[in-house]
Amino acid sequence: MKAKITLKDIARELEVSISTVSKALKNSEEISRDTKEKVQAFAKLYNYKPNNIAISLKNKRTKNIGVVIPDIVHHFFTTVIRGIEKYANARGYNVIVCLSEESFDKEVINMEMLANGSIDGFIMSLSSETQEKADYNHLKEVTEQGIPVVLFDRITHEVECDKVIIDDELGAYQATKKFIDQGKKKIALITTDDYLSVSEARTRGYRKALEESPMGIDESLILKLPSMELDEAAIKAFLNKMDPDAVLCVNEIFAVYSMRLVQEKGLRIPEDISFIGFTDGVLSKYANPSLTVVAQHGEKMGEVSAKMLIDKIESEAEEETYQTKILEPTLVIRDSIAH
Amino acid sequence: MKAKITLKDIARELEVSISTVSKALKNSEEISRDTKEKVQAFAKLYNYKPNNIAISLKNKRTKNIGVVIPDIVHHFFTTVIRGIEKYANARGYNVIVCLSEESFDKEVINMEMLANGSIDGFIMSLSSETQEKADYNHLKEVTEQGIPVVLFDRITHEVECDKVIIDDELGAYQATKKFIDQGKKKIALITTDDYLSVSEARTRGYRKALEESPMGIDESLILKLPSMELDEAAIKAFLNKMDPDAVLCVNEIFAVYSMRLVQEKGLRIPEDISFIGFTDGVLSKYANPSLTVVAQHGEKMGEVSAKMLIDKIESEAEEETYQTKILEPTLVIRDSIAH
DNA sequence: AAATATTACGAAAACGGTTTCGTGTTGATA
DNA sequence: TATCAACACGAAACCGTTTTCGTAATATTT
Repeated sequence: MKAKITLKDIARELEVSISTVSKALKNSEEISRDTKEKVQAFAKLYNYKPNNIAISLKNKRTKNIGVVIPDIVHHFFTTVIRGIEKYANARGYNVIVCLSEESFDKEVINMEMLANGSIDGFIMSLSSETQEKADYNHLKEVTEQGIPVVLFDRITHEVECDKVIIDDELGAYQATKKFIDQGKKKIALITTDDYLSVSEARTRGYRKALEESPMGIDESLILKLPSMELDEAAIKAFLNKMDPDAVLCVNEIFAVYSMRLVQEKGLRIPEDISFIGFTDGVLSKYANPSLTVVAQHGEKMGEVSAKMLIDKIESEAEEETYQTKILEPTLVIRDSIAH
Repeated sequence: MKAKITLKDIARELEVSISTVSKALKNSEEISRDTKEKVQAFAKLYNYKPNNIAISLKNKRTKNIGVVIPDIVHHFFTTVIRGIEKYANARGYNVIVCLSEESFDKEVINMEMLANGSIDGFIMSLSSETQEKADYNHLKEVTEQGIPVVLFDRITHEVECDKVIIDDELGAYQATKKFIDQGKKKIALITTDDYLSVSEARTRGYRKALEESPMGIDESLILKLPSMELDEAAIKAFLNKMDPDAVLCVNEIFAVYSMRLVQEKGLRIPEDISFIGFTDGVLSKYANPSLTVVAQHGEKMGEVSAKMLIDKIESEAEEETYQTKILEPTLVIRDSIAH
């Protein structure tokens, strides 16, 4: 086992000072040709690499960014992480991933852990519990310390920071409009409680489209589940009772499960009933029939978030100006609707 | 913006030395009641938290572990990360995730970045390119430096370190056996090239089960794709030509896609043809029909890997003893086979 | 009262780098 | 030959902690 070599080791071996070694390795003008060559050769031979921690301490820059998300076993978050990772890596940053598991406490603990010097900035999406409690003090504390934060997808307007969202309202509006244009008459929505910012926006888009149509809104066609957890019984009862001819779901799983239910009843998709979901995940693509979805472009979102964060980290300026980037969703047409 | 407070700041304000502050905060016996109370009160008031980087430099312990995996948009890896994250977090460690994207070079670069002090140990699964080239020098260098490494799932025996795998051979064996017991006569295998250690093991299990049966092996019933990428045309041609009555696939996607193909031809699942896949992901559960799979227990694997790594990190002993943990897969029976 | 023990604190080194500033040596200039 | 600039390098501070060791000032013992 050969331990890592340090500047001090090189200095001792070559009988020069640590400063000389440091400068020689940076090709400083101050150091003579001879010495530089000697030092660099020695360093290469023993595979010298500067210690990141020491550099971090000196520069007060870690080149790490903290990503705090509710869940990782979820296609959307997964694609966002990939976007963040790719972009951050290209700019020399590493990504520390922490999971809040939808818990407020875990979110707080994770942020506190990372905020003590481990990272240069945060990218995060709020846990449902945080959104429910509407307690954002942990975020405010971090921003007050001057640590940049970018919120994505599940955001709040109570914290001043950069934000990246997709236009969920527009996505739902377009999807609902699609149903209306196809002559659907009983357009249902399966969503969750409004404290989840995304569900709230999607519900708004659904309402807007129907309000603009001659049909108007039938509240009984809206099913609000308490969380993103699949509640099979509730969906089954709802579909049986309401018998819609089109269903918009706030995620893939609600949609795919609903499709199975109506298929078992002998309905044909999309002739008798059509479906549109949110999130362009692996499920939608391989479902039978394949599911039309509002794609959220998670990878793009991750990239944009990472770019905003790193730009802020590396900007000298003390500008206190924050932006909110709104990404446009796209409807990915598949076999669960007529086309 | 109130910046973080340091020991030095507290010392200056309270007109004591830095050492005294440090000791007072640790409740050292050396410091008087009075002073301790004063210091602790002040620290609490200004929300003092020690700087992680400084502590890391001092202790030569970062409390970070590096996870290098080929891909994150992949249910199995995602569950492993979750297992790692949960366990590591409970023991006070953070997880730095790096993606190799199946590229040898990226794997090397990521490891080098992290190996310079950023982490206390690695958990990784090899990229396909690495397995193809069979070049493991980057791993050997790291272990030679005394940095502990745990390999999981996609491993190599050429590197001395701890390993965690599931018994892929056993999983495939059991699945194939199941088909045989159900009286299937043309049992096909859709797999990938043998350089992927998991595919190789699964193919071995398939062969073993058939060799033990009166049927024996029919090489033309084995389709070897070049990678895990879904090659629709190849699978279609294969299924049309061979017309099997049971198919074992090395992943979910091959299986789900194959099921669609045969359904379109009018075959009934599982009566005419049965399917078993690998990886208990979201696809299997919601596919139509739902897919029987060999579950790999990714989360468990992550947990076990993290435990092995952290135990090694924290063990004083310089033992050079490595273990390989073999997890047992389980067959999750769903509607793609008779039951 | 002298010797010793205890208390309560500070100085300084260490972790591994970067960077500013000072200085001895050399060669060129006046 | 005295003066000065250029060259090449080293000393030391600094980043924020922890920890060892030394030491005044008290308290206790003989």
